[in-house]
Amino acid sequence: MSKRHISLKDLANELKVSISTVSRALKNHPDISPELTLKIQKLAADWNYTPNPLAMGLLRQQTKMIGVIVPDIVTHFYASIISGIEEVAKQHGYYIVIASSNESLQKEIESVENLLKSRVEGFIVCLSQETNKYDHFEKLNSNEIPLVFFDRICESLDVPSVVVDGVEATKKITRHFYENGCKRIAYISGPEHLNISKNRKVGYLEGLKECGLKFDPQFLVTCNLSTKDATRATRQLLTNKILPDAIFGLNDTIAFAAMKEIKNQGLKIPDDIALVGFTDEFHSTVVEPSLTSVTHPTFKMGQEAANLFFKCIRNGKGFSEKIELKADLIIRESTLK
Amino acid sequence: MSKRHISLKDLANELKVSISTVSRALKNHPDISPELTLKIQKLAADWNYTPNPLAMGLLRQQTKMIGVIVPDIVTHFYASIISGIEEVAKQHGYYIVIASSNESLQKEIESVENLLKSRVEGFIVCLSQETNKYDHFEKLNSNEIPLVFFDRICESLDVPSVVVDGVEATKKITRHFYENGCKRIAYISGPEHLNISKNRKVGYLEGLKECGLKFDPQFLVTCNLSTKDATRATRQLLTNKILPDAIFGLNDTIAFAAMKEIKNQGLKIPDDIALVGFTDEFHSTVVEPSLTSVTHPTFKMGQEAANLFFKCIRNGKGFSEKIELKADLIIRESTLK
DNA sequence: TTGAAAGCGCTAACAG
DNA sequence: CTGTTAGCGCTTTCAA
Repeated sequence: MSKRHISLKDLANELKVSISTVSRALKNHPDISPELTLKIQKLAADWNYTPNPLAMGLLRQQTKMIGVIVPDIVTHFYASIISGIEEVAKQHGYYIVIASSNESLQKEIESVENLLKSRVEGFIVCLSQETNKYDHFEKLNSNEIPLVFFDRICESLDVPSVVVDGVEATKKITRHFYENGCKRIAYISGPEHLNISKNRKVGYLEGLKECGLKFDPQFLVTCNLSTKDATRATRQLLTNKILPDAIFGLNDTIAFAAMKEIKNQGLKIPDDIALVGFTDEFHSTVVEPSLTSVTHPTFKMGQEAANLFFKCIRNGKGFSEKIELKADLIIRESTLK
Repeated sequence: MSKRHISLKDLANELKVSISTVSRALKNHPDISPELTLKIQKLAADWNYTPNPLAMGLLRQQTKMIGVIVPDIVTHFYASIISGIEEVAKQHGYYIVIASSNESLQKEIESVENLLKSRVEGFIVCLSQETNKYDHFEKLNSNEIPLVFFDRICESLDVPSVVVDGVEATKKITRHFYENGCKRIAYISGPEHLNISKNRKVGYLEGLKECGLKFDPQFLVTCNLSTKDATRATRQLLTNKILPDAIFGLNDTIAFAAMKEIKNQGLKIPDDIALVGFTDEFHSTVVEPSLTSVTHPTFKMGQEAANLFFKCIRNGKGFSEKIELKADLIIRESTLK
């Protein structure tokens, strides 16, 4: 197929020196005479020599590949995180191999297996929504294979992670609603075992308390993270005897599904119901009304996750730094009554 | 770091046979006695042996990596295509390494260089909007390195490609506008050297002719593919002495920027101006009014591109199949006067 | 039926 | 200052 790449041997043959001499010259080893070094480096440059990463990898037993497992790849949220990871990885001369769990535990487990076969050096992972057992990650951990979680993390495992401060952010949301005159604040949450669901619920409850509002169970509904189920959950809220006057959704999918459903029912945002999402910048501004939301620092999250990964490689066993990023509440039309 | 993987040598030592025997047994070579074969395979399974891809790669000189270069990675359009590529690649035991050109020719060239250094076996590429010279791709081609283009292709290079039938799709749009009573149909195009700009312009002009409308140059504006410039282009259309009563935008970015700007100017969609985009499913439905659009078969496009890639590897030099996918016009609120 | 040896591209310890 | 050699994990002649 492609024309063979130049090897050290090619250079050595051409210059009638040994391979090791060439190897040394190319890394400016002091043992080699300046003239020879120069001559070799010139030829290497002319012939466009680049070291064969396969050979290096075999020698050092490292593939320079990081396995990245995300619930899906086509959402802006993950795409943006991935691009943050990618940027840092590239700086370190690493590649990322992306696998999508499709929100399925089974596929997540398979992805770990497959990536392991490919000899990735470690993993950066956001759990699937189904993931409620962690054997596949515990195995990595006990084999000292670097593992970093982001966003949806496994709390029972002491590994590095990057998350957003969901408690604080959700408190802010609740207060913001309250300050805009909302009294019946509803929350559409996700699967209960996920840290993001739990944290945001805590913030929701604390926020209510701070505002002197009583928690009403009928204003807390949960759904899995599909558009369909989010629509169902919204509908459920809207069939309450007492309608909520504010809703916030756990993530993009939920927020936009809720928006559509509220409109479908002929209700006005924000006049009838104010709406807040946990989303990214882009989507929040393109919808109408534009969506007040906690915008995730997605790109940064990806960068930090990758940074943790490399720290993990350097520091080895037991490293488990946790990073919590602040998320800003950006106020747009959907809450301005 | 991670616990060493099992090698053939480990198995051989354990069973007191030679490495080559183990190697043969694992691939059911008839030379090895059935009993030995079974014994070896059992141990391999027990010890969870998996061949080292680095070693195989070095031996066969293949990395099983495909370089994928896209203008950006966070757009749903590309993310979806990438996931189509990924699916097919995985079936063939290949990985994809994604590089983003960020719409910059310079970065595109660098990406080719870097991926080449990583010894990717070939490329699947969507040109950056700046790309108007093709040396970096011609070099690949003349070195017989597999190369496939999708969406934005290089027409002067005879390599396989997947595109959407832009002429046909744009004709449909124009006719659809006309049938809905629009007479002053405007088109916001992209950089003139891109095939997608050119094709869609052809369809636009032909469509006008078929409808018996005269082409008015003031209704054709171009922009680079940034939101900012798309906004400027829209504004330009809206300051014409004669306002258009229909606009279509080359792609997502343009369509949504146009939508925002039209609304900003206090004009109603579709009553004052009907709007159509070339976009994907998701975005078109989330905005208000929902956007009539030509929806790209993105996932399919990715799959086809990857299929072409593997055909290219099999067939070698000279293979240059071109695939043209049909895109459907999906009618939504933004054109229903 | 099995083993020994060479080689893929590279580095590094050891000799000269 | 430079060359020789062994070895990373694997396949594949060639020998036995």
